[in-house]
Amino acid sequence: MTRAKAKLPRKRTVKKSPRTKAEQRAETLEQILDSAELLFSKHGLYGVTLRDVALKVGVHTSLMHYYFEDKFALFKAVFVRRAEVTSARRMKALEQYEKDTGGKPTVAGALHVFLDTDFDLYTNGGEGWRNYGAFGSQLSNTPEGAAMFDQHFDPVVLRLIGLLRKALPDVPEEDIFWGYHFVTGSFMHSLSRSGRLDRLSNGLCRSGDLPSVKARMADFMAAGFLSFVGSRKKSR
Amino acid sequence: MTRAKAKLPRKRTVKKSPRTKAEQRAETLEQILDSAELLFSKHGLYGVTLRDVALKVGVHTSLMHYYFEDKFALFKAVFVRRAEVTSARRMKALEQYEKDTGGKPTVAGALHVFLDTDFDLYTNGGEGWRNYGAFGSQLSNTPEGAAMFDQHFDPVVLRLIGLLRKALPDVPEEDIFWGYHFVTGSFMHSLSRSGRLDRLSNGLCRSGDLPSVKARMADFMAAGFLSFVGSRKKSR
DNA sequence: ATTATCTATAGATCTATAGATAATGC
DNA sequence: ATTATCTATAGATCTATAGATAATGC
Repeated sequence: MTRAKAKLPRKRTVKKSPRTKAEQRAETLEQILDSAELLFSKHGLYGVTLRDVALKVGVHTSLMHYYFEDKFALFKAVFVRRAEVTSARRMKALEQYEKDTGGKPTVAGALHVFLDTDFDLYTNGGEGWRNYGAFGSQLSNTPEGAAMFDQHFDPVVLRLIGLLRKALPDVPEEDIFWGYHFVTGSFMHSLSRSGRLDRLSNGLCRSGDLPSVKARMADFMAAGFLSFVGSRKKSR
Repeated sequence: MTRAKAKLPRKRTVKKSPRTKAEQRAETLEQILDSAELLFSKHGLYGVTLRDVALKVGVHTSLMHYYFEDKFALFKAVFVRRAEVTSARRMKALEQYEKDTGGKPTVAGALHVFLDTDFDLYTNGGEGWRNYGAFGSQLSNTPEGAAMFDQHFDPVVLRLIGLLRKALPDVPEEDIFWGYHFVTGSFMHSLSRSGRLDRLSNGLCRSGDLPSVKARMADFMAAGFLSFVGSRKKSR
């Protein structure tokens, strides 16, 4: 909620090392994306100004316009950069799992692959990935943010859905989708590391503790999916 | 993501009816809160200007400052107005449930009370409540937004946690908190009505269809909680 | 020569305040 | 008399562009 405050401008690490222009371009671009990612993850699209980003990188504001058409283009670039990485990783893991289980996937197995693969990435990928998780979690709960997910994440998600349907042949398709809806809500909330659980549990749990989430989430959700079997239309 | 666009200024419904000043004040305040709620729910705190709100209400911008100290005060007022209502309703429902079950709550029972009470409110409470749901869902995935929940929602949530602990005496307390973490993530995501599920499922499910969520969520999550029994430390 | 970065600045908002006016209340 | 609302405006950003300068590349 606090607006991004203009921090002391970090002097750029002007490497005098022999950098080719392509390298320099790539480095600067990455620095801009990293800084923007961090700031957007805390304050959202409108809570960050291009000046904030430039100041954080240590360059002039106008350079933002040299690399990006406008602010929203920068925002999208932040989104896309890692979306492609996680998406590809998960897709590969699901394909491998499908091969390994030879047409006999289980609910828990598919969910473990889908979730744990990403939890590992967000846990071990460094600060950038953690920022991206918080960044994405905000998007997932807004109409226009969620729309950005479609293009990059639908294919993997539908792949997961396919496995779940195979594992739950008697469960109506709607239920599978609703189950996924629950999963993604919990998953995104976990990536937000909002800090609320820390206070609520009086320090017993920390919302940023992704390994603890990973240890519980897939099986928890699997049990939810399995409860769909047969027991539909139980009115309360 | 699109910034709130300045819409054609709606002419105020200047009731010539005998309004007392207190009534007039209350009406204007409510109109301001309603408009702000809608706009904030779509664009977030920084995506909305006081001018946007004033224009929507049909009054001059400076009136915003007459009623509210600054923009953030307005934002908080939007949050608090309905937080108190839902919180009190849920608390009452949980107390009643506790009485009815005389110290023998069930996981599914407690979750049904906790979730369904609110789903009914958000379903039948009119447009204002739906906007508020979207508004709150954005907050829940940001550190500073989530902090706003503590004061108003901790008491009810801890009451639910108490019931769950009673229903699951052998489950470690951490697991109960993590389970709640999953529940609230899914719940908030549902209130966001992000539209993503609609496209993902190719129209089979609609993310704004709260009755369908209500019909599934409590039992789904209850199964998840029950899977904690005994089976902890199953390493994958 | 081309590309990366900076200087300078225009134009558009946005927030917030001071002070005027219009409407209700005793 | 008090309260609700408006007019006018200052001051602070913010975005975006034009044009200069500095550094690499052939």
